[in-house]
Amino acid sequence: MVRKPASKETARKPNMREAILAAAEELFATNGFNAVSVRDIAQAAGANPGSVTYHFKTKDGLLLEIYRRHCGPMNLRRSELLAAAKRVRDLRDRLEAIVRAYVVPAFTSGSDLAGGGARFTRLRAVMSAEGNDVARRIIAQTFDDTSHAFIDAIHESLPHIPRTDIVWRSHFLLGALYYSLVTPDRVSRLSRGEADGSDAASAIEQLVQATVAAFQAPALDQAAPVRRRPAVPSKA
Amino acid sequence: MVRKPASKETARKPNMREAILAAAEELFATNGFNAVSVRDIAQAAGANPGSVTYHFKTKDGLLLEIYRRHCGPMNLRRSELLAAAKRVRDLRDRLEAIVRAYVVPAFTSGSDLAGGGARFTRLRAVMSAEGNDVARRIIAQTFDDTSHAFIDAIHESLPHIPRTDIVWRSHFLLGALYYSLVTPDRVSRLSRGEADGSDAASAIEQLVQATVAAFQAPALDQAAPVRRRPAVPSKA
DNA sequence: TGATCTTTTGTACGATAGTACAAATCCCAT
DNA sequence: ATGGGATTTGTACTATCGTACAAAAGATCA
Repeated sequence: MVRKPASKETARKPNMREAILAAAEELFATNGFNAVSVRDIAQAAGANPGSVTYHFKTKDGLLLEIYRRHCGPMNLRRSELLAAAKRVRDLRDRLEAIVRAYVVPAFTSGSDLAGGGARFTRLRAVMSAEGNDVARRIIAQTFDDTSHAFIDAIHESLPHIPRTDIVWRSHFLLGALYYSLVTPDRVSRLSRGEADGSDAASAIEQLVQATVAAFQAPALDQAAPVRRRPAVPSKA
Repeated sequence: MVRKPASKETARKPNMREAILAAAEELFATNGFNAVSVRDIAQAAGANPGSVTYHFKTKDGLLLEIYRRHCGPMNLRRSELLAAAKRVRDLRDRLEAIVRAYVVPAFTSGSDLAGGGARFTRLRAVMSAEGNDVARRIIAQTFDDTSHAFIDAIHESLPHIPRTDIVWRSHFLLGALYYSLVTPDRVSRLSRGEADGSDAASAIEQLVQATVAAFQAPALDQAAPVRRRPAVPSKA
């Protein structure tokens, strides 16, 4: 029952289980679920393929455990930040704080795990794109509560915007967030090297700034009738 | 050389090749590249597995052909709409027209192919998330030009915003666009049925409205120094 | 030290993957 | 109608997949 000294962090494989989890997380997040084989994961972790089966039974079980590892801490941190944000007096500042509370834990570590939450968030993005069943189940039962809490909080600081619009815009926020983690190189490329898409701090600030403005946009109902539809040629 | 009468559209399989392309597009877009087997595609198209090899040589070749089919028409349509948008006098209207020119072809058909461009855009989103190599190559050489054209156009109608910020925000736009096509059900769910995430018209209007506001947000450089950083508890 | 439990290794099995290829079939111009 | 290219079918091959399982190795405590 006594833990070994854990030496430093230099210990190569203090825990094979953790090594496998980390390797799987990285590989899944960059290549998707189906493109990565159990053997790939084992090799990246310096483990034996059979060892993966021993610790996680199935490949799905491995993915499930990755989610279990992160969901709790990340949502906890989000709750803390959200609670703090709701106490901000100024309405504009509060909105920004809420958005930040949503975004920051997704980029930085939502837990004590090395590599930070960015990798896990990217993994979620990829699983979502692939329509992964395990992920879908977990998301619906774990993240929807959090999402509702944020949507409600945002709605409170923007009472004149219909909830429907808030939902759409928060959906866009998550999409933008995901995509920033999936292909950060595209930002670097399109900015011709002037911006670094992999810089979390920049991504966060840009995302928060843009999103706050998006939330503050006038509601669709009241905006539409006033403005004329901009010219769009009929399609062939 | 004479085309057959094509009867109506009721002709079951006027062209096996097209049927395979359509089936592959649908399956790839919903399940990702690796999760779908050539046999799955053949079955969905009512074809023989060998027929896929005959028409497209390899699975990669099939994906490549899907891209070839859509990229041209979609980018052409975007160019047309962008050109029209640039002629809009009012600056705010012009920005909206530009954004619309970017968004609309991604949702509606960018070509004469059935099912519309939404399916292809969703496919691009999924391939991007999976880090698919074939897709990566095509995107870099086909879509970057278009993206630059849009970024430049937007920059012209928002000269006071640094190009870097425009790049980030257009990146967010694409992420939001992708995500809306990947998991439209999430919108329906979070809005408790009040919104229909799969309704292209709603998605477009919401996305355009939100994005225009995001582009119009003050630049980061000038915004940051004025505002205090909202309270964010130090992390554990 | 020796017994017992945990973890790792090595290997094997059935299923399915992508692709190749020959035979069968279809289609149209002659 | 018929010859010949285009297409479709059926099948087979090899590689790799996820997973199971027995044996080896390591750890723990009386």
